[in-house]
Amino acid sequence: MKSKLKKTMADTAHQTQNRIRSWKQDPEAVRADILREATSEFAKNGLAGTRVKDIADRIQTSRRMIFYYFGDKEGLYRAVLEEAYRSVREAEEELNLDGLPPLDALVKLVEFTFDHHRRNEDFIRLVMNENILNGQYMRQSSSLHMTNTKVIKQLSRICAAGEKDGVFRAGLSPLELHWEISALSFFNVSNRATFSNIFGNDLFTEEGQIALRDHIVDCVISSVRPKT
Amino acid sequence: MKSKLKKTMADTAHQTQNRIRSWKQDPEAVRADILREATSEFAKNGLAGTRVKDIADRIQTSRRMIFYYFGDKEGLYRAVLEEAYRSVREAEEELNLDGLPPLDALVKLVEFTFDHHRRNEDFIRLVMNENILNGQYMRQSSSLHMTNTKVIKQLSRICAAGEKDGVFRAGLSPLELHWEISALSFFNVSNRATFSNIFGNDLFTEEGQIALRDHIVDCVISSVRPKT
DNA sequence: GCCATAATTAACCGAATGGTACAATGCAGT
DNA sequence: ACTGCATTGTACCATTCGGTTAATTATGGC
Repeated sequence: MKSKLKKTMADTAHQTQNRIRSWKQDPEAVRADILREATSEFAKNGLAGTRVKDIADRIQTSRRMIFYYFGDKEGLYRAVLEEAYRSVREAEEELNLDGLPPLDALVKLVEFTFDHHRRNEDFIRLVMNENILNGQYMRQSSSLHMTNTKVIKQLSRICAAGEKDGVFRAGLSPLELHWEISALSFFNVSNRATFSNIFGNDLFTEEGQIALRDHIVDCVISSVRPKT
Repeated sequence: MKSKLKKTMADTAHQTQNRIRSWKQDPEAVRADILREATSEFAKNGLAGTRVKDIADRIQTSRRMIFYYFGDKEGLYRAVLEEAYRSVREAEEELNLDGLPPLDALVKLVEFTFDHHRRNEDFIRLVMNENILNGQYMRQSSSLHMTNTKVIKQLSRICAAGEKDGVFRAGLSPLELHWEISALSFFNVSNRATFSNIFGNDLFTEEGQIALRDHIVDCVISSVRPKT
């Protein structure tokens, strides 16, 4: 889309956009650049810790443009948050568990969540920051109100099927189960710094992470199996 | 200690100290006041989000005193962090699992950790913030280098005993087990805001929390039992 | 009482920061 | 080429914030 811009070849840098020399109008690219770099900065430093200047400096634009497109720093933060959640939700849509037996589906879901969190540290850090702010900004954002019930629905189906097959215990709470999976996957990224400072880095090497992933799969599976 | 100060009765406010009227020297109380309020502020707003002025305003002292006692903002933050960890470690010392059979010991440990995290939200938030800062300040602090291996040792004993009794599976990793317990207990506090925004508040009511606690005890126990 | 020192106050400072006013420039339609 | 609007550049501003200087007051030892 926006193919009307004739791409000048001197696409100097890593930037996605192609506004060069004196200057060329390319608002969408500017907006996208700002959003991308703002995501990175807010993830790194939090809302209060981020300098608007730093965001502008990293791309070929001025502070002025940031305020032009996003109003103020908080507006930018909200936009970053919305985009981050949107992008994650999009990734989650990709996961297809249809047709899998309950146990396999659950294993796949846990592994997916664990890996996905690991690969998206920026998102985790944004969420950490938003929690420090008591979730006040995501609460303001209407696009985040449509509660992400898809995972819950998936888990409900899995639980029901598993219970019917007798491989899961009865009376499981899909919400609690999701909470449990989230907690283990999230903490792995969010608390790596302090945990490894105190207890060493063993769990965070590549092998450590594989073992940990197996461990939490094991843990979740054990918790849904019928009591012996 | 420091009983030399004659306590004047007009102890006006909530403050622990008793420096009144014009002014009376009571450095230890001032230091303690600063530390207490700084803990609260840093926990609420993070390092970058906290204003030194706000800390000073909440107690009967000036910004100048904060710099006098703690050098700079980061020095204060470090002091807060050290004290917070010290205090938590102290609380952990209270937990006595001696003489309990392995399963009971583990249940008690999990319940203790869950409750303890719940009761110390400020500490959790400090740790969250420190993780956003990649643990750089705790790494600077020598008092946090003495790795808190006590929990690991306890868990090792419990695991060994449980395995010997045949109530635990063989080859458990105490470190992974601790990680698991921490993750579930920590996430419960750290991510309450975002989680309840998206999935509702059910898990965070008093009943919800009790159920959740039972759930994670269950989860941990299931994960250590011999495979069926 | 005197004196060195520790604790506290008051005033001040430079730099950084979020944000804005306004002019200049590109662009699309006619 | 003209016009109207969107976009970008430049310069500026008020305030906030971390931190400091220097004077002032208490305290404890003699």
